Amino acid sequence: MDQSDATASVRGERKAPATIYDIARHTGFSPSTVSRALNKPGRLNATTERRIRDAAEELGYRINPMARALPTGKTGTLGLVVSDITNPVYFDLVRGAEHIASEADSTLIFADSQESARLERSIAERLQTSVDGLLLVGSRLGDQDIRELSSVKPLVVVNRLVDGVPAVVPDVAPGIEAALGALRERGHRRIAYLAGPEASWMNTLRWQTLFDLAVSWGLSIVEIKSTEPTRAGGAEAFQRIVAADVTAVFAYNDLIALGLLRASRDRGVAVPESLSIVGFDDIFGADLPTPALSSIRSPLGELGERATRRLLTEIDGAPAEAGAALPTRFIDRESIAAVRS
Amino acid sequence: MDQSDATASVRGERKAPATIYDIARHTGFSPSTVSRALNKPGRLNATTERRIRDAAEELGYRINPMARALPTGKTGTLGLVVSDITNPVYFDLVRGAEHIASEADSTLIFADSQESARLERSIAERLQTSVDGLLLVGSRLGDQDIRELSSVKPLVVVNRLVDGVPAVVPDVAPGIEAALGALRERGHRRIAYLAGPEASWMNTLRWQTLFDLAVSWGLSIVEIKSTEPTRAGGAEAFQRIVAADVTAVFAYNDLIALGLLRASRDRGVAVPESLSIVGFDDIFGADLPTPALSSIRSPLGELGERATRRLLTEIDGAPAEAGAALPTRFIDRESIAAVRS
DNA sequence: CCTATTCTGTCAATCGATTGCCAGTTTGGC
DNA sequence: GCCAAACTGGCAATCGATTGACAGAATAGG
Repeated sequence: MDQSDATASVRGERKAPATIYDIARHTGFSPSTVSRALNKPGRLNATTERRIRDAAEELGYRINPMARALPTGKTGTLGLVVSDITNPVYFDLVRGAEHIASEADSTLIFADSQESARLERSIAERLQTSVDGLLLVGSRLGDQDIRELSSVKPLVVVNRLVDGVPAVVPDVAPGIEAALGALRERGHRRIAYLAGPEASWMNTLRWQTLFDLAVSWGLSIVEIKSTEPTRAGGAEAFQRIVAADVTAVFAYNDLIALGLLRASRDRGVAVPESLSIVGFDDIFGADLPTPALSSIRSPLGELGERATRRLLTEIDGAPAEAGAALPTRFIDRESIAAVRS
Repeated sequence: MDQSDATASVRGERKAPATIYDIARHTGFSPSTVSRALNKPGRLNATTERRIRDAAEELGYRINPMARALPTGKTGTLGLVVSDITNPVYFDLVRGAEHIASEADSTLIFADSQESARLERSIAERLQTSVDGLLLVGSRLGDQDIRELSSVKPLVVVNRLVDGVPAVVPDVAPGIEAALGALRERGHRRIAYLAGPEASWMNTLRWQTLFDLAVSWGLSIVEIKSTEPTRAGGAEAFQRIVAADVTAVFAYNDLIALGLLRASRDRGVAVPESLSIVGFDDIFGADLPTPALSSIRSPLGELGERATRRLLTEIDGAPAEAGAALPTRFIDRESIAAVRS
């Protein structure tokens, strides 16, 4: 129900917020002095500063970020563009980014490109006019597009590498190695990779890493396409998985893995007895189904923190300091098992 | 790994974005004419307008929202404050809000109060200086706080009712009635409500509605406290639920329900055979466990759309038009069953 | 052909803050 | 005591856009 109390609606009589001019008038100092009292501690006589600060407090003064942005060129705002806000993967990443941003007194603006490169580009462009820098997570854009955006304002890409653009990516090898090792120990020899979007850099990184490792271990491996990186996409791929005659499958992400898991159960293929499944990201809910999904987890929170910190230094024009690697980890739950003899 | 290509870093040589002054110089018209050409179609000679628009295009002109905000007082931005960004409930709501906002050419700023009223208030205040209006979802603030915020700038609350403040809430009755009806049919007579945060208005609405209905149907019902509205909180409440000797429980939200479901399974209490569980919100993942969780779903997407539209009209100072009710719906999956004789 | 409109484009003030430069006042060193 | 250095605070320009008022030009009506 849509409720609104017509009687008491406060609309109309909102009083304009206090400005430094109000404080100036109120204290008898000039606006520039007020500005200094508020932003350059120590620049003025201590008593003056005190008086002005008190007046500001009293008048409920809040700085107008827009007005400040004009002369300084700094908006105190960071933009975060993700491909799909509906994907639980981004939880921790967002949290991490938020955390660092608020530490630095910046606000985070959030946008969703709905898995569309065209939309992503236009959103990023619009956002760029109002932020100090941009975080692009799992971008579907071409390298050239990203480089162009990066030439306009500071930008950091996450889960992606682009020549000449600052980036933060996890090290996928440890997690993949652990998972593939667990599978090999349990007798698996024929493995499939259920792929994600072709435009996803992370998809090809995962596939490539898995492929190289499997080959070097003498395992056979195939890539199987999926229609979309969602539960529906995973379910849809079920038939192609069984047709491929493999005993284990890595899915590009947990959403796909979850869809496949469910489809398998529904069609009478036992997981993990007849088919082992490993996802990526260890999203919220991965541990919910029976069997609980085994997954390769990225340190998303740290990724978000790291990327944001990187963006902040980029904005300050400071040199980037390399950080330690951010390794992925294999969370082994119940969706893998030994091959039946 | 933290990657950055030192060689190609574009930093430093970013060229300043084009302004209306650049366009003015480039076309020989005055800045005010440029402004009019871009914002008041028809106000100028068609040829002039064309020439200016072309030049703008050519120079890659993007309006500076900060600069515009100063004289107009409109930032073209809406703020959305949720209590916990990590709660999947907000997905659809955010999507809905985003959808309407982008239709209206506004950007959505997103903030998270981490379930803390203090933080929520300070975040809201900070945000208010840079947005045209605020959306408060599931606010933990007191009525008075909300009214004060509302007196500064347009504000709409979602999932909450506050005297004198525009609000959008779903109608919880239909879903609760359907769920309780299903339970009654299956022989349940002793029901528990596993409560959410006391500061949550929606919590008391759900409890109250459930309570009244149960009483009027002659069912016995108890409220059981939980420590926090998360899976951990639900698990933690398990013992108190069994001690209460009920055959069915409604949980304040799906997170709690999921936690309880898991705890029950782990401690050997069969769901739904020995205990029926109903959640609220039907979040992502509710259908994942075995048994899949039955849940009462709010039309969150529409809620978000409605609230955003309402905020937009509030900003324009237009009168609010009442909309149709937004009924909840009972999604019956596998977590309820008949009482064992 | 003359006046009354309607068009077009420019001027200049304004939004709220920041900041380089300057001048008057203190303070300090010797 | 005298001069230099350090403090304090104000002036005025600036950031990029918007907009009311106005003037000259074009058009219309009779």
